[in-house]
Amino acid sequence: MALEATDSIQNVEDKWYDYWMKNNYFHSEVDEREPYTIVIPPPNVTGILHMGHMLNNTIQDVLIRRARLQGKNACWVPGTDHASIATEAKVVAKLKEQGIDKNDLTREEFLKHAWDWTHQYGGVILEQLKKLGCSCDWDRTKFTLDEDMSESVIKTFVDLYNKGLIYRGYRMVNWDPEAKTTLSDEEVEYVEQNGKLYYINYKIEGSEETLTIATTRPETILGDTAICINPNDVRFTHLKGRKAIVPICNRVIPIIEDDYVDIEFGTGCLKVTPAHDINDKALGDKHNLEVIDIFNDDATLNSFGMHYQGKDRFVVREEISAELQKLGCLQKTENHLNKVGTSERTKAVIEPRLSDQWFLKMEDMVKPALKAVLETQDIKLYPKKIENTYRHWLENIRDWNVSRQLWWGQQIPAYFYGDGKEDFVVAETIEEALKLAQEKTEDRGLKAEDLKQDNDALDTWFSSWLWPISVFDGIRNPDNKEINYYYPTNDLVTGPDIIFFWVARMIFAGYEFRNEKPFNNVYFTGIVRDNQGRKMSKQLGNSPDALKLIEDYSADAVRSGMMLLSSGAGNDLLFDESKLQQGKAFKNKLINAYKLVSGWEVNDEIPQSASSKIALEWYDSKFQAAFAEMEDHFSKYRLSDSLMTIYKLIWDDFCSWLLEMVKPGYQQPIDRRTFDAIIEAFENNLKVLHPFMPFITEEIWHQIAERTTEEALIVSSYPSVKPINTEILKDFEIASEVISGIRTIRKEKNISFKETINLSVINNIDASTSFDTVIEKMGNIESLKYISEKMDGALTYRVKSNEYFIPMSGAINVEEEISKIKEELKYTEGFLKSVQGKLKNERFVNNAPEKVITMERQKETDALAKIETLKSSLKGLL
RNA sequence: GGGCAAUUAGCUCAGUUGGUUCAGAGCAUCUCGUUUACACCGAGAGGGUCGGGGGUUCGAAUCCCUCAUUGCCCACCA
Repeated sequence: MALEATDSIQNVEDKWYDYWMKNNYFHSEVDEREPYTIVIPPPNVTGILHMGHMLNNTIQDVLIRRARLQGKNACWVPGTDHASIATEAKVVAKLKEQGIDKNDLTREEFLKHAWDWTHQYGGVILEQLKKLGCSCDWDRTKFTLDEDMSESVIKTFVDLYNKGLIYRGYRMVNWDPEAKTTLSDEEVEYVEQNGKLYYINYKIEGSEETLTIATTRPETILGDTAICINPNDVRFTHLKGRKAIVPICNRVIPIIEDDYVDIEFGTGCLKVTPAHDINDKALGDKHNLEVIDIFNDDATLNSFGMHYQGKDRFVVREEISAELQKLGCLQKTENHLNKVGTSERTKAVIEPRLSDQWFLKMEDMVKPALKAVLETQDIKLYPKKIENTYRHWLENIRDWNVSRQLWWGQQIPAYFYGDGKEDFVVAETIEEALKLAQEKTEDRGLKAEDLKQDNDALDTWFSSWLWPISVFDGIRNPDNKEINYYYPTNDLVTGPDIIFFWVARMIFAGYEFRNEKPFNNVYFTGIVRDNQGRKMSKQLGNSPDALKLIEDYSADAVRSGMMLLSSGAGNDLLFDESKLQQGKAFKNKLINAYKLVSGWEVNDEIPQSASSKIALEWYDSKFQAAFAEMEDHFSKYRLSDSLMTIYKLIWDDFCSWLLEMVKPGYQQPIDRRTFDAIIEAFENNLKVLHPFMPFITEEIWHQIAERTTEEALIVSSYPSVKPINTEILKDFEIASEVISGIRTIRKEKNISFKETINLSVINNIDASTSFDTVIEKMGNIESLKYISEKMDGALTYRVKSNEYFIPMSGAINVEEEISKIKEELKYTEGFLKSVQGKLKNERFVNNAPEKVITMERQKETDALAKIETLKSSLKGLL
């Protein structure tokens, strides 16, 4: 039963996915084979498949399927991430729609809603990956909030705390007033915004003099606790030791001196608000200033905001500026472009805020991570240039704020038993915590009810940094056979946007908890953009529906189209649907090639023709050469080049040349030997193409022959490597040029292919005759003759300095022939001149390597021979 | 403000240590062709002073300097 190009894509693809699943090919168990492991970058549990996922996961599947064909024990661990802040925000929004306020719920009630949501939408994205053909080991599917995963997270927290690496600190953190949580530095995005610079006059106590201070945030003056000047600034010398009065609240604040202040910038003096600016905090600490926090946790003003209490900071900014104006304290405002920190998730403007948070010390953790990437190259990053970014971040890293004021995540295992700063213990369970607390307080009467667990949850990345270890239970059972076998994993495929969030931290965790790297190679994909180079976004509406594309073009076409589109690692991909069309056309080409071959009638009696024999020998070497090239591309993670090599091999060499060369005449049978060899070649093509286009290759594989489940393509093996006969490749080069020459003449002279012609050749270069039968067949040559004298009344062309003649009765336009030859002659003479110029140059001959000079001499000889040929042809015509 | 990278055909990109992979590929364009797998096709063709300028060298897309443009990352200048 032949496969039609019009067969339902979905049917065929679903059929084979089911077949693979049913036969458990994706599943991996520890065995003697070499492991090849990839852990998926876990997508957000409530996410849906987008173009970035398609690219990313196609790459991973290509790598995994290739490893499987190479005979390795391929294991691709799938899973999802609880994505604390994003998911919690979604749940809060949904509850709000239902008229429920998160603040009215208990932690348990809220978590129930969150779990309901997760169960409803969770894993949809994994189902979508199946449509794409991803051969993940679904039995190993993990979720970062699975019980065992959470246990691992808690265990590492306690471990790090006990090692003194985790501490609790009252620090300036990034506060997201919308999500009402802190964020790590990496979660803050600086966005350019047009704002204003407000020049505000502060009165000097006991005088009529004023000081002008510039600020972008006038509302914070209510939290001012000092004015700072540079001690070397002569303009302000007279103010040393004086005090200033904050407008509106009339607070009297000291004028302090610090050379932190840039004399050149702004007005040369600075207001100090230790509660709301990281630098001011440092100044405040240094000069022992009061700290006045004027905000509530939703960034409305608190009681320090006086009559602005309860109003939002941006509303206050407008109103306070008006009030200052009225009071005559606002000297002027200027437009000012600055970068404002915003929350990566909620887009809310970040408020620097002082609070108690948990931090992880980074200083020692970065050391092995730097060494592994930059010194020993134990871990390789692709593209290499990203190492600069990696180095810079690691060398300037600050401690990691791991606590979040969220409920959706692992609750911090710290238990408080009193109000003092140190009145807490850290333990995996409340029982242990109780014991520790009793020891610490020497109070045996302390009860479990007296302990109150920290309300905060851990940063999502504090669980995903363990991913390559925890999916194999390597934290709880550090010596289990799975972790020992699968870890370190081989390749990680991810986006450059999470190099700090995730990739670097996994490296920290690897060395910290297993004393070993988590992976050997990291392949950074680019960003998928539209064909104008814009990011995909909802607003622009330029983000195609990934599943719709699979429906329209087939997964094979989408996969191969995307892979053809992408260039090397790290480069952005400009998505264009026409590329999917190309993928679809390629798939169709393959189907049609099989249709041709499967339609041949095989005859065991007839002998193999000479042309088929040599054609097959040639393809053997051609295939091997392409295979080697493809493998070389893979070794450099140049997947698109690898696919392009296969594309050209199949389309040009296999279909356009080989199949045409061995194709039997109309309604003629084909000999057994040739047919079998063609099938074998076809099978090898399918093998190397399988990682890119798994469905259609498996389909054809099974159409070629009945196969047992052990013989499925997905679990077959890569073609064996055979030596390449470079001689035959060269001979074919010439033969194909000879054939091209015939085609050109046929076209120029309007000679139909059906019409046979005669070809005579003066074999000046002593070219191999092994492809003569092929030339005859492909050129529809009646007879191919070797001659030594020029032929009159014939069309001619040359390949190198061989001369070819096609006799034409009366159809020769001598003028045309002459001008053609003259042109060729002119070019060749010019070429010769430049070569001889080089050879005459003594400095070239003395300095250039022997090899280069020999080549130049060869060029000279060839050119001279060709000129000779051309001149004598010309003489014959004149 | 600092750092990194890029600039090669209409588009997307290859081009490893300077010289036979040196000016290439795919797509797009143009011409011709319904030959018994495929018009989602076949056969052919055109198209680039390798961003500008300077330098090193016998020789530069490749090395150096400089300018221009673009992109990315980082940074607390009020």
